[in-house]
Parts: sequence; C-alpha cells; structure tokens
Amino acid sequence: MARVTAQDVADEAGVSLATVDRVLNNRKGVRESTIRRVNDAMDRLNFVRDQAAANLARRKSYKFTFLVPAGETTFFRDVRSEIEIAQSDAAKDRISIDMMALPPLEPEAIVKAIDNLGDEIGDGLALVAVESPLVRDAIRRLRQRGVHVVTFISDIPNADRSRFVGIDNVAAGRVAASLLKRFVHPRTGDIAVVAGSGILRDHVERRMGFEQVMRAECPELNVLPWIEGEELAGVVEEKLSQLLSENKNIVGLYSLGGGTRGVIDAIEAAGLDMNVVTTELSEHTRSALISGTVDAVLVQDPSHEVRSAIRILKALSDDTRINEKQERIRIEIFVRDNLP
Amino acid sequence: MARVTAQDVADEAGVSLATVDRVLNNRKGVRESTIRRVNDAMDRLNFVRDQAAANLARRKSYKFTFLVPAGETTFFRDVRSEIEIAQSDAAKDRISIDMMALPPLEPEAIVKAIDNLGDEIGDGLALVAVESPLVRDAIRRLRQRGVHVVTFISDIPNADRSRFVGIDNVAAGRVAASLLKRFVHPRTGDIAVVAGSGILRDHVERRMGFEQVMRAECPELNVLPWIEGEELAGVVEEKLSQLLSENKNIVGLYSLGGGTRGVIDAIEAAGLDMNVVTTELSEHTRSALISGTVDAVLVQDPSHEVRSAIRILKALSDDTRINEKQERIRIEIFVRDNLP
DNA sequence: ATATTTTTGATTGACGTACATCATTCTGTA
DNA sequence: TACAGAATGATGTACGTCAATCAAAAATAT
Repeated sequence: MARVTAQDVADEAGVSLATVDRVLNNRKGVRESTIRRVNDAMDRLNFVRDQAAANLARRKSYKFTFLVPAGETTFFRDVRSEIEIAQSDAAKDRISIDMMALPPLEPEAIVKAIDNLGDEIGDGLALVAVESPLVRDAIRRLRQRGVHVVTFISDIPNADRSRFVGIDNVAAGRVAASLLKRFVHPRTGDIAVVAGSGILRDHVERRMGFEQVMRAECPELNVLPWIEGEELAGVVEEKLSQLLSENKNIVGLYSLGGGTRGVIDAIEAAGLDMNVVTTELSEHTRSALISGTVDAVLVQDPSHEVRSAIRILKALSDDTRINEKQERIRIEIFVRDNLP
Repeated sequence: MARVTAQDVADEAGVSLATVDRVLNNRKGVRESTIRRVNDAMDRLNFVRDQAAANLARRKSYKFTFLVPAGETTFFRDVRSEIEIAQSDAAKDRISIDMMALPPLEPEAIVKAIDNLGDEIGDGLALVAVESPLVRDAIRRLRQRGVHVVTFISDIPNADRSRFVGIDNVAAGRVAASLLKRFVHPRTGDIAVVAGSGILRDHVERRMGFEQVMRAECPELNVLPWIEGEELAGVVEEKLSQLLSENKNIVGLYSLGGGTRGVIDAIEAAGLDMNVVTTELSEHTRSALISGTVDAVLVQDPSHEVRSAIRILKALSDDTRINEKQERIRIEIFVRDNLP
C-alpha cells in the first residue's frame, strides 16, 4: 500500500540506490544488462517517480513569457486577464510567468520584444504570432538557443515553433458556413461577411473555410465581398449599416472577427430578418443570442488556451508526454440554450 | 529571482520559522497581531507555498474510487478507458485510483459496492449516480465519515454529494431542440425522440429540455412519444424502423441516449429525408455526420470529465480552491466540419 | 599477470515544508 | 511579586529524489 520508492526498486533489482538513480536519469556508466534489470524491477513494482520530490530536489523552476496583443477587443482582454489568473495558479508549481502586451499586428514589435528580453524570456515563449519573415526568423533564433516556442491563438506555420495552441480556423469557418447554410435554408440570396483585417491569419483562414463550404454546397447563396471592420465596433456598424441599406437581398451573415457589437447594432437598427453567426462571447452577443438577433456564436476558450500553453511549455521543458486529449482546443458553439 | 521560502517570510516578519509554520497551517498558539504580521510579510514578498515540498513533507497520498456502469455503450466504454489512462497519469501526483464497474441501473449494486469497500474507498468517491433513496443514504453516510463524494455524468440532486461533474442535461435537450428547430424549418410535421431508459435521470432531463423548447417555440412541430431503446442498437433499430414505416410525417429526430447506431441504420434503410440530432461520438456517428444522415451530434468529453472529477476530489481533500473555468464541462456540438 | 577502464556501491547534503518537542520569553492575573 | 498560561524560538527529523563524490569491484585491454 505504501508508495514504491527508488530504494524499493534498488532492493528488488539487487542493485544500489545510486544505480537506480543513474538509470532513472539516463546517466552514463551503467551496463546495458543492469539497465534492463532495473527497468524490469520498476515494471514489476509499478514504480512511478514522485514528481514532487523530483522537482524539489532538482530545485528547478520554470520561467515562461507570454507575448500578446494589447488590443481592446473583448477576446484579447479576456486572454490577458486569463494569463494574470494563471500567473498566481502556476506559482504553486514553481512556474513564473511574464506577460508583455504589444501593439497589435506589428511584426517589428514582436521581434523587438524578443530581442530586448534576451535571456529574460526564460525557458519558453508563448506568442500570438503574426505572419512575417521577421517573426519566423526570431522564432528560429530562439529555438536555437534552446527556448521552447509555442504559438498561441494565431499560428505561423513553416516556422520552427514547437507547437500551436489554438483552434483550426479553417474548420471554424466551415462550421460557420455549415450552420448558416442550414439556418438560412430554404431561403436564397446574399451572405454578408464581416472580418477584422486581411492580414490576420486566423481571419483569412476562417473566411477560407467558410467559402469552401459555401461554394461547394450552396450554389443558391451568394457570398458578398467581405467588410473590413478593423475590429472596431464603430467602423463595423457604419460599414455594415451602409451595406444593409443598399442590399435588401441579404439572408445571412457571418462575423468572424472583433467588433461584434457593431454587427448586432447594425442588424437591430435595420430590423432585418436574417440568420447570423458570430464570434466573441461578450455581454452583447449573449443578449443578442437570447433575443434571437444572433443564431450561434463560435468561440475558443481563452482560459483553456492559456492553461494549455503553460502545460505544453512545461512538458517541453521536462521532455515529458503531452496529453493530447487535454490540449485539444475546441471550437465551441453557443446557441441560446447552452450559454455558460 | 530565487524563490521566496517560508524562511524568507520569517526573516521579513521578524519571527521564527516555527511561527510562520504555525500561521501557514493554522495551528494554535499565535497571537492575532503576529498572524497579521506574518501574513503581511507573505503579501509583501509574494510568498507562495511550494506544493511539491508540502506534499512531500506531508507524505500525504490520495486514494479515490470510481464507480461506473459496466454497460457496453460507446460512451461508458470510453469513460472506463479514460479512467484507466488517468490512473497512470495521476500516479505521479501520489494519487491512486480504483475503478469498479457495476451492473448498470441498479441502485442496490452501488450501495453494496460502497458498503463492501468500506475504508478501501479512500479519500473520495466518484460515482455515476442513479436516482434512489438507497444511494442517497449511502452517500450521506460516506460524507459523515469524511469521504468526499462527487457525482459523475449522472447526478442525484438533494443528496449530500460535494459536487456534480457533468453537463447540464436540460440545457443539452434545449440545445438539441433549438438546433433541430432551425434545421427543420420551414417544414412541419412530427418529431421522433429515441431515448435509452426512463429511469436514467440524464435522459429524462434531456427530454425535458427538448420538450420545453419545442412546446414554447414550435407549435407547428409535433413531438411524438419517445421510443425506449434500452441503449441497445438492435432494439433501437427495430422500434424505430417500425415507427418510420408507419408514420411518413416525421421531419426530425432527436436521439438522446445510447444505441445510436440503430438510429442511423434505421434512417438510412428507410431512406427518408429528415434532420437528425444525436449523442455519442462513435465511428458510426462520425460517418453519418459526413454522409449527411446526421446533422449534429451533442456530446460531453469523458476524458475531461474524468480529469475534472479527480482534480475536484483532490481539491476537496486539500481544501483548496476549485478553478471553475477549468471544471466547466461543455455541451460539445459536432457538425461535419469540426470533428476532432 | 598486471594495468587500465568501466561499472557499481556507499554515503552525504541539498531542496522547502510539515510536524513534534523542549526551552524560553512574554502576558495578565491572583 | 510571583506564577500560570500563552506565545514564540530553536532545533531536529522526515519526505523521496537529485547530484556529486570516493571507494571498491568487475570487466577489459595489454
């Protein structure tokens, strides 16, 4: 019943504690046959090394840095506050976390931050990546220094990042189309799309997924050129109001970026009957779901993403297994009835 | 940069390590004013107790027991395999987990298992509860002995359980209705409902949520009396085939229990055009989603539920905070485009 | 056979906290 | 003023592993 310790393994294998320790930590100077004997003993006794004791003895602590956009969208405000919460939670496990908020959409800002931080970055970096050779190169340099890099929410493929933590944005776009198609059916007409910016990879990908499905499956629906709202509710509302007043044939709308409040305000002001799928779970989208202005909201859980990024950076530092199921970031679909 | 230890706090507060220890563990024999001084020092230094060292010193290990149904539904097979995975993961943190599979739907079996286990149950129990005064009483007795009890997947309210880990099943039913309503629109006709058993609380609740929305919002749709499939694909298929051959007016179907394969087979055999929402993410529902036989699948993630139950039992044992965001079990909605 | 190298054993001191014991100092009250 | 009782200090041991050292034994080369 008592826990099996390394000493028990030593006894079972007929070797000394020191030898077990050598095997356990892959230190050299142990014969192959002895290694096997020790491993067999571990299996027989079902030995699991005590992480708590190991960490304590190793007196290893972790330092990770988060680089996130400073923008005032609901989503990134949530992300930043989740990082702050994670800071105190992670402290118990000897993990210290630094966060830097950077001007959004500026590759130079990211690179400059990385360079200025130097070794201050610690053992790992999580960043909301922006498509740019500069950033790609900065990541490569970090990795060469042995710093683990995880992209976060927005990926930069072909870069040497260890991993991406976030949703499959193409799939998110497809889901939006798939739902909207069913909601709109059997009506026909135009579909409006509101995005933030054309240089944000996640926006582009969602748009791509959305179009894939629409083209392949909905010849009767006509997807209009997208509106760029710059993630600002005011801009979104103005442009969308204009569109809605000019085009009376719109039967559905997909808002895939920030500034959703503008979308809701414009639709409610126009008083049109259309099906709507958006992102961002804010007070505005909640009440729009309840009132019926919006049919579904597609989101990713920033709290999960932050915890996941930290767990993954830790696993990379310790060179231990990642629990894939736990790290699967979901495309969450909210309708009126499953609001948290 | 170095970690702040209890000794640092002692120095800062001008007391001895022993006193800091007394404060830290709420031992008696410390003046109010001293307690305050120590706490202030902790705040100033940002002291966080090192969990690893604490656990080690406490030589505390945890033992939890899981009581789950032995049934051969996809879902409970998944649950059991997730518990097995969790067993080895949790071992690192000195958590040992016992699992017992019991004949499903038998309150007596649960009570008997609890009684037979006695102290073997350990520090906490997670069980898939069944509505019954016997079970309710057994839980009460456990709690009196200081054992933490968590209901799991299926709740038994009014019982003295510490917590329920699972989804809001009424909400799940509402979501199903809410989606199906939109999918079916503007067609009118009958809606079929396939459930497992009338004595499973989660089934009853989903049905309830489904009806709530249907009655309130879809006067044009007529919800038929439900079919009891006993969670067996064969039974489900037979009964549903019969219904489909007799009633040609069915435009939508909600399958809220096990045996979904039977639902799919019956629908495909009948070759009818209807909208379908089910539970269970199996190979069958996956391909049915892709082929279009099924429109949406509503599930809960057993892997998340198992981890959550363990974390909660541990937090209850340690009397520490529960991270609500992390323990929120989602009603996950899968359509063809976000299959994992 | 001897010398050299490799493998193993034995031992020790961390790591940060828990917990117990005993000695000492500070209270307030008889 | 003395003294009980409470509050605090000082100290030591333990938890299970890591990491380093030195000595001893075994295997290998010469």
